[in-house]
Amino acid sequence: MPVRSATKKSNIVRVSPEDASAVHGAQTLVQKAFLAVTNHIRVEKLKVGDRLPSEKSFADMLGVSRAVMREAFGALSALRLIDVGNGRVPRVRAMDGLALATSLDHAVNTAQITVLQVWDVRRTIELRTAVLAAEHRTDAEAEKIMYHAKAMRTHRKDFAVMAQHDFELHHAIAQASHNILFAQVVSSFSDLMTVSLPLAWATRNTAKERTVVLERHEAIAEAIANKDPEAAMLAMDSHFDGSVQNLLNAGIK
Amino acid sequence: MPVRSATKKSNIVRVSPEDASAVHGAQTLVQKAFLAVTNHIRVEKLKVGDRLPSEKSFADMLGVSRAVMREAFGALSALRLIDVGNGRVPRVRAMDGLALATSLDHAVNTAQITVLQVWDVRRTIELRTAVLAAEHRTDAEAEKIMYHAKAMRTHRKDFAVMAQHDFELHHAIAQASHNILFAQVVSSFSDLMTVSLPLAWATRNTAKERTVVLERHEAIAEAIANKDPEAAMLAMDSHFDGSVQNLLNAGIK
DNA sequence: AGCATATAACCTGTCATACAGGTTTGTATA
DNA sequence: TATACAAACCTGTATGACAGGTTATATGCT
Repeated sequence: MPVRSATKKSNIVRVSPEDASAVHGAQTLVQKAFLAVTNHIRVEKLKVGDRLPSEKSFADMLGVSRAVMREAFGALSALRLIDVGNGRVPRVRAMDGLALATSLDHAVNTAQITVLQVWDVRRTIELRTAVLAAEHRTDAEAEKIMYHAKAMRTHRKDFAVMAQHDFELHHAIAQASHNILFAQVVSSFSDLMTVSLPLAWATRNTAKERTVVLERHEAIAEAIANKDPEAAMLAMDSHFDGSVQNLLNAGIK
Repeated sequence: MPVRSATKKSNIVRVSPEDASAVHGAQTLVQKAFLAVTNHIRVEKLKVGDRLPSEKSFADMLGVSRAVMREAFGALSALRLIDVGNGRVPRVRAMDGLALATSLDHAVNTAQITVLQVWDVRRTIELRTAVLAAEHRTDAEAEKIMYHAKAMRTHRKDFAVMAQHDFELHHAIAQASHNILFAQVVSSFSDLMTVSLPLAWATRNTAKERTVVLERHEAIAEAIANKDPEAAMLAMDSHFDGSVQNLLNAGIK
């Protein structure tokens, strides 16, 4: 659905794999409708929560059937650009990590990328979010991060609860970066974490090994509380060293 | 469309903004159909290019109308998970950066994030791809990178051509990282580059300023050719320092 | 047997119509 | 002013029909 719009197809060629619609010919009406909506959002300078015209209104304006418009809205919704629901007016949606999460999940399932490759990207991102959090966190954010780190230790006998705090710790750090793009990217890893975390945890056979994991999380929180970007980065890096090792031990590629 | 599937809704709660369908109730048939397709891909262990059942087949199997299935396929296509087209059988698609690019474009247009924030994420990613390229590049890849860097200088009087090589240089570096997720993420920045590159370039008023830009690109290529990860990272960092400054000079936030 | 062509089967894209059911807005009343 | 109800609006689903492109199979020729 997302296609290269005519207005953007300057002599600068996009450096991604060839676009299927370019290879196979004209844009479908659905694709055109999709662009009409995104153009509307841009031209009207709409913000999150602002109303959009309904399916029917757009269909009338564009001279297409309602079915075409529905499909365009469906695609926009799939990409989380708009929010639609039975009986409700369509609105501009806040970005969330779900589109990227879905892509990642699919890419891993179809053997395009490995979990370890995702983890390399994840490490790259999260080292940076740790640094930014140490530089930009509010006191409340630092406390929240520390709370989740300690809660992991408190609940280490209950994997599900501990894992929840693990998630929330990473998320809180990304939020404390004060760049929501980082936060959404980090959020997009959570599906894969849901699958790999239990496997990795199962490879930590001794209380000592498990304690090291907890200590690493606490060290990250400590560095952020201390506003020490360097320490935060090193602590997060150590955490990922361990995490990747556990994945390898679990046979995850 | 992408929704939390029932099988994944363990007691581990996803740490992203609340899912609209969870707030508003049951999944639509389209959402269910979407998941049926993604499940099919996973269970059958399909790979890129493998055939999928047609709209009609899925509709029959799932007991839904073809219209529902069309919408589900449309959503899957929007996210680049499958490839569909008039007369052709549906197939599993290779990930490309287009879904993420669309998200980024939308987020910037709706003032959710700023171009500078995207550039911070971009810098984070591209410092890492420079390092990986220095470590993992093939000779052919190193030559390609150098070719594009030199071509930028050769064509500095023709902005469009120079910018094309600029794009391709960044893309080639990401490809040389040998982690396609990095490559796709880098690819997803190209739309925003299309818009911001001319603006930034226009702020470089003297031949000297423009030469510095070219030298920075060449320095990156040199470091990668020399298999020097540290130099590659520093060179890319300098490049971004200049790039961000140019954006600021251009009044881009 | 190999190649070219025609045909059949298959597939997506679009439109129109109808109905179900939920949400939001406007109006009337206490 | 607050509440209740009705009207208007909106999405979700189904069905049937037609247009037109792609792919697989059958047939004919060398």
